[in-house]
Amino acid sequence: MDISYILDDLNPIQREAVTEELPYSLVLAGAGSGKTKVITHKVAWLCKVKEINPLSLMTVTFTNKAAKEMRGRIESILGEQLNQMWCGTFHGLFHRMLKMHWEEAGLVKSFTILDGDDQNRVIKRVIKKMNLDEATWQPRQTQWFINKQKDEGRRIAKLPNKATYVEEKMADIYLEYQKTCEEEGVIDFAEILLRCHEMLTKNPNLLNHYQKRFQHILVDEFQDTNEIQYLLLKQLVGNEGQMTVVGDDDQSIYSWRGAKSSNINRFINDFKGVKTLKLEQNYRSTTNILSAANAVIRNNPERLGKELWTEKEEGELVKIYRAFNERDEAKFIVDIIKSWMDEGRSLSECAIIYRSNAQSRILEDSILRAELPYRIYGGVRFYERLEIKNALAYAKLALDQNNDTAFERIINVPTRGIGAKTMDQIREAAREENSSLYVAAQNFANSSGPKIANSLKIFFELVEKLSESAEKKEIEGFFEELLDNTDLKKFHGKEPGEKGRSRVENLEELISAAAGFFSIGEDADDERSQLEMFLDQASLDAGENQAKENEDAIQMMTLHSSKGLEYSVVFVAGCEEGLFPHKRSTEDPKQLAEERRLCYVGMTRAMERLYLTYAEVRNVYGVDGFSPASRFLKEIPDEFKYEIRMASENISKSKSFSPKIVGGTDHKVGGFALGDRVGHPSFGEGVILNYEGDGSNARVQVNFDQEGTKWLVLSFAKLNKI
DNA sequence: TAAAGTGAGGTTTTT
DNA sequence: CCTCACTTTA
Repeated sequence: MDISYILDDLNPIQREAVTEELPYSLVLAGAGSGKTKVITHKVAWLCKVKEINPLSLMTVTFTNKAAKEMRGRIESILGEQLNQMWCGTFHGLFHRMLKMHWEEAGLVKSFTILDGDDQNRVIKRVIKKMNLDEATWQPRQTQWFINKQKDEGRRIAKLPNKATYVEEKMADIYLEYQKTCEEEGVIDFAEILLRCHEMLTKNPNLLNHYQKRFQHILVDEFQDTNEIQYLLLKQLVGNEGQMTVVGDDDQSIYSWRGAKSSNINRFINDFKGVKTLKLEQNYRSTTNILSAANAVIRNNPERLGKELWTEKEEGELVKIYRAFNERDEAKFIVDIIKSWMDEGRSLSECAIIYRSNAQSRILEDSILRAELPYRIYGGVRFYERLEIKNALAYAKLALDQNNDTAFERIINVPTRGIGAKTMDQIREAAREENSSLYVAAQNFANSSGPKIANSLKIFFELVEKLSESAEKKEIEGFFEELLDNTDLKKFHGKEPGEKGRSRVENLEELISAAAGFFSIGEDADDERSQLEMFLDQASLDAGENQAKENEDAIQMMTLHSSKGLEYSVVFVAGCEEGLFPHKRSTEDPKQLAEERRLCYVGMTRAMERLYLTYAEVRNVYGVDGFSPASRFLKEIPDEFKYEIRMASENISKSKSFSPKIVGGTDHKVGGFALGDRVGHPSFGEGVILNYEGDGSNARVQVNFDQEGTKWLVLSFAKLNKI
């Protein structure tokens, strides 16, 4: 058989990784070194050469995006569509396993998934039920605490030796919360993995079945695995299975969420005879960019040791720009992108990456002003939107009236006169009767006043009607009916301004999302209805790619969400002490090292050009703050970087001045003289009165006819000589 | 009960 | 500065 297509475009080490015969292999793969390629080609190798059935493999990744990409690439290299292949995210795959073995897992058949927001609501309810004060027992912190316990595989919270009262109470809340989840038939994300691990431990036969079935497990981004994920993998591989893990300790940026890059070493110790390979050739970035990134990451202690190299050309220097403030920074970025466009390149090759989501606003503003299309990744995803979650809650309640989480969510949305007081009574009744809220409310309606009884009656009729059509109709028709009958569109539409309109749009979008739904990675004998699968998928995959993807647009995202992606031009904005590295990470060397890895991730996204920008003054929460440039900028040797600044000629002596940029940047500055009449796109016309500063401080004072005198940053204000 | 007004607090994020 | 949760008021 001709298998050359599997190996031909691999370098020797990649080839070795793919064809390795030993049962356990670890591939340490640097940024842009062909990590995904190794996994996909190894799958092809195993299937075509080793003749393993694709369904006997398990391929695990962390994000839906990565999983989708992985599946697509495997299918294209194998030349067949494999809907049932076990290729997906940890949560997706093990949820599938739980759905198939709900009984062994001790779950109800119709169990549903709680996302972070749902979980938060349940915790709030539990705190209230325990008569604790929300101000002291912050739900968010409690949620974090509970998830941490579960991620570590604990049913009972492990408390520090001298645990505080708060911590002890949180442990109690954890138990109570879990009880509530069991009663309501819901499981949170962490529970999916923990429950699966327990199920396999308790059922040796089942474990044995899966150990036999999965002959080879392949894991991407292994440095991001947490305790429970590691335990699950180890359990499934067993003694006979094989495992290939691919990871990069330098890109471990999720330790704050329980990820342990130490799992890499643990893997070597736990499994005997692990073959370790290092992929160090980078195929993405120019030499200068890579050298700069290497120089930064080199400052981290305790690295496994790996140094990327490339055969690519030297390329341009890494550009550093010092802006006056965040507005100037945004303007600079937009101007560079415009000149990139003038070179005939496309917007989708440009990415603006930042440390925190709060930074996106001001950048967005500038881009909007320049009338350029853009797309922001992250933030609130489609299925996490309030209005969408409300609609989905109706659907969940239609399928299962005992879903208290859904009931709580929409009993008064749109408002129907069931306020906090009535709800308290219903909750109380539910507790006494030991029934679901829905049933309690039905009984409550009989004993309450006519007004409440009536609105409850209308509500029950609505749910019953939806429940019927959930059985009869296709999901698209079901959601149409749902929206027609719930008044959700009207309710959300009356929110002021743009917000209301976009909520209605999203609700309408939900219908097309339902129409386009088809399930992947389910077993043929799955008895669940389309609607059930749709709702599960909505919880597991928050709908990142609901928005139009094909449009040529500037890409904006946080450093975290940029991992795994690459762009021709990359801007890392906000490279200031306190913001990046973040002030809450500068004390602890471990956290600082993670910030540095974050910087490494950001820099290595760039293929051709890399800009690192920072602002001398940044307005944070309405207050101007002054921060020095990020220490990471200083860690880049001078030979690889170039600081963009404007030099001025004749600045002090002559009346005419014309600052120019030294060196190879495309940032244009026009020449003006005092007394020139100029036009500005938003301020109108005016006369130049004064100028001050040199270097990047060159500014002009203009007396506008309408707006009065203003100081403008010469290089960024769009001034035209008239 | 619902809408308008006041005050704390505000990394990173996937599932 | 902006968002959210909570309080006051009609």
